[in-house]
Amino acid sequence: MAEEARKKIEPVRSVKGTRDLLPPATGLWQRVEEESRRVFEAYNFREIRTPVLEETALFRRSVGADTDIVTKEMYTFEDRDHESLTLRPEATASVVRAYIEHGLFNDGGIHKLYYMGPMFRRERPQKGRFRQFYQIGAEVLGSDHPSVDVELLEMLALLVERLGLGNSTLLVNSVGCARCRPEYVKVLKRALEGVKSKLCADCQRRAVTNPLRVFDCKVEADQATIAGLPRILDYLDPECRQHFEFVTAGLRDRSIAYTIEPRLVRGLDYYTRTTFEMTSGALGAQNALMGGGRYDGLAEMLGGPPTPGFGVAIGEDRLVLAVEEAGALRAAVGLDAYIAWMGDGAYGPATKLARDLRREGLSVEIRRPTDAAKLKKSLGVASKLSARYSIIIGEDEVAKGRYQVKDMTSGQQEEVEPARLVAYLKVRMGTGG
RNA sequence: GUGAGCGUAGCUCAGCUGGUAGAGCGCCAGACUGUGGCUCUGGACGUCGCGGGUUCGAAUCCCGUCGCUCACCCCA
Repeated sequence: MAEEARKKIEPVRSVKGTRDLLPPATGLWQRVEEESRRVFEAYNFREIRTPVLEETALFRRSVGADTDIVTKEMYTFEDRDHESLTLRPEATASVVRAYIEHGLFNDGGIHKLYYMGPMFRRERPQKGRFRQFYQIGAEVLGSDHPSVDVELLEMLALLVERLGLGNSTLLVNSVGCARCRPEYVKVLKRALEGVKSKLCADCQRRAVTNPLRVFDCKVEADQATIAGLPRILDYLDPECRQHFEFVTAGLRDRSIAYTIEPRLVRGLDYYTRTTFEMTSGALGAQNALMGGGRYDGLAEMLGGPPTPGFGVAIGEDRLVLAVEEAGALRAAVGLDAYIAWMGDGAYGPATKLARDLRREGLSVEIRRPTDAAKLKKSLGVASKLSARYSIIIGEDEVAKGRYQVKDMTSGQQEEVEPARLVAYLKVRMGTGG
């Protein structure tokens, strides 16, 4: 009765667009995160952790009230006290909020912060795009100098190199500032009026609602027309132009390959001047590995003191995808030792050995009793777990005071006294890797 | 939000124009009662996503529904 009833229960599954990351895949994620931390810390970035939940207003004011993210992609709900809360769709706004909230501007100088964690956007999932996705980001607050931009781009180039992603392309552009961009948008709108009839339906719509977006069009037939549109780089004011030239010169100076992409227009309202994106060929339609730019007006938009900023958001899901594709990074695998024991008399010594090895930081597995006839089974388990060594402890070994240590790669076996075992294994672990 | 493709064993998939399911891998056991990876033999495992319809008969055809995937949109 109860059995039959149970069969009908639909198992609960993960929510659409969210996923479980299981071992061994998580090993690769850990490697990517480790490498990121190492590189960031080398550039003197320090970690900041902000809440996943924020007041909705934060994103409306920063990301932009009529961007796609805010109008249709946020997970927003009313809390019990009627406050509107949102699961963060990105983290730059949170970092700047924290910067203001804790008065970090009071100690002068610049702040270099990095973060990693889940973000949420309610989009239709596809390759490299999820409703809960992970970003690794870095932000520099407090300097409007273009050397900041160059340094961060240099850091990203190093990260990409460390991850074995040689085939990435860096695209850079400038979207001007609050003074010169509106001028350009006017010019662009006028130009679009003239050629509107030649463009696809989507572009005709964009020409009115968000002219900069026309540059994202992928319709082949539109490309010639789009190529003929005025470019923002030709409309930058002198300060913005100088800033951009400093950045590109800095990249050349460091031999960092880049392509100027006048069509690169970031989708968030807060960007000013430098914008960039790094793409990877291995990703499908969602090929942006990371993107970012300068946001000199953001702190003010959030009610803080004028504070220039520059940052990047890396799509970790995509980064991991690309790293898998490239195959250059291997996750740490396997087990250092498997303890195959048999016979009641071996139980005590075997568990004690396991404890000692584990206290030394070795990765050790020990399982239920196996009867002496099934040693082969234990070794089979050791093999399946990719153990580097198996330690065989039967009653013979206990009596003799020496355990059998089997190197699972070579098949070689040696007798080792329990007291020497930790040292024996540590020496071999150290050199073997 | 829109479009397309796909849902068959734990996994990857086969199953032609309808005759009530198969392979490989994995798993378990044995060959080999103290030595893994190889080989051989045997074994367990399926509401053919779900609901309805057509039919003597549906994994197969039709409708609906749910899910997944990819693409558009947009972005990381």
